[in-house]
Amino acid sequence: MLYAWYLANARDLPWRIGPADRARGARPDPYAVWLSEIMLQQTTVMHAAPYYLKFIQRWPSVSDLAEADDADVMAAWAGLGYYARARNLLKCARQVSDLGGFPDTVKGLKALPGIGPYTAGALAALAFNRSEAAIDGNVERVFARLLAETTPFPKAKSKLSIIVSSLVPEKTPAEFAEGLMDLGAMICTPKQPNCPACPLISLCQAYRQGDPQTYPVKAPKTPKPERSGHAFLLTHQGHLLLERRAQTGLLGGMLGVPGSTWTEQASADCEGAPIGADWTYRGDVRHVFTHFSLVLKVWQAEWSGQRGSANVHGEWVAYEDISGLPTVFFKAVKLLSQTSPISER
DNA sequence: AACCCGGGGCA
DNA sequence: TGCCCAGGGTT
Repeated sequence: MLYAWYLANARDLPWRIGPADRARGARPDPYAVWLSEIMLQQTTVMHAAPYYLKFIQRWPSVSDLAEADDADVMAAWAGLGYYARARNLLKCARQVSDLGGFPDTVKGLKALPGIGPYTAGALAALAFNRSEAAIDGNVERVFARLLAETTPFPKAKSKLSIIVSSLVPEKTPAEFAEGLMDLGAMICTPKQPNCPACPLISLCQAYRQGDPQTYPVKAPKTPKPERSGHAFLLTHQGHLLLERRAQTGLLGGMLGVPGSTWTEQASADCEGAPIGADWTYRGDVRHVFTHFSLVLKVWQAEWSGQRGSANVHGEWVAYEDISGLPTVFFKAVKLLSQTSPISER
């Protein structure tokens, strides 16, 4: 049932090969599958697709990516979020390049940076046609509904994983994986599932109960704390001071604007400024991270010293060359464009 | 097992 | 504007 639906309804995505070609034995480029799967972790197809096309054009093979400069890759990733993925992407590309290619088993794949149980299963099934399950959020939702699973997630994960793994077909694991993911993305959606169009409707216990959208059941979530801090836009003749953040921690390895630490209690005005200067308040920026929401007070000053001076550390970037900033800093820099034009991310 | 990591879509 | 979504790494 799922297989026939997949053949007729499979999404045509840039990193895929079509069901007809796959049935003839064609396999996608493991590099393309890997790149897409890393980008699709916590990210929608719609949002990841332009990034995928940009990456695959700029770095067409895993060895091209392995030889890329870290800063170029981080900048190209800017806006996708979860920047540890970009750091692991590079690490992984370099390991795979040294190995001479991707491992073709779940065990070998899972040993690589940035590849966990889901991505390992997806790559093994999609690129190497191994009989492995690729259990992502879509698949979990589909099965939580099929079985009307009342155990709240994430506790139900291991139980579902055993069931899904036992159902993977020997000959067509890729079609099974992509079929379930497409079903979850197109029909068995989180909010308003289109049950009448579902090929599995006769098997679905949640549908029989009349309340499919109440699954999967989730554990209650903890409230997000508030944090605040200051960001400093130090300008000098059409240039802005930016700094490379530490490799680990929040927004690690990304370019950012100087600032105070972000704390739960408001700090004094201009605390953490890169230099003493005549700072002008330019407004607030609000941004919500996974585990806290942030209010950033943005200050600006025109520097009177020389750009090459050792008094400040960081890099001076001309307004028109500013790119590769995480969204929170992009929002802050945008406050500057009220007086001077900054267009590109 | 619990916690650390963004950002976009949608009501 | 607030809520929802959701893999991997680290400890």
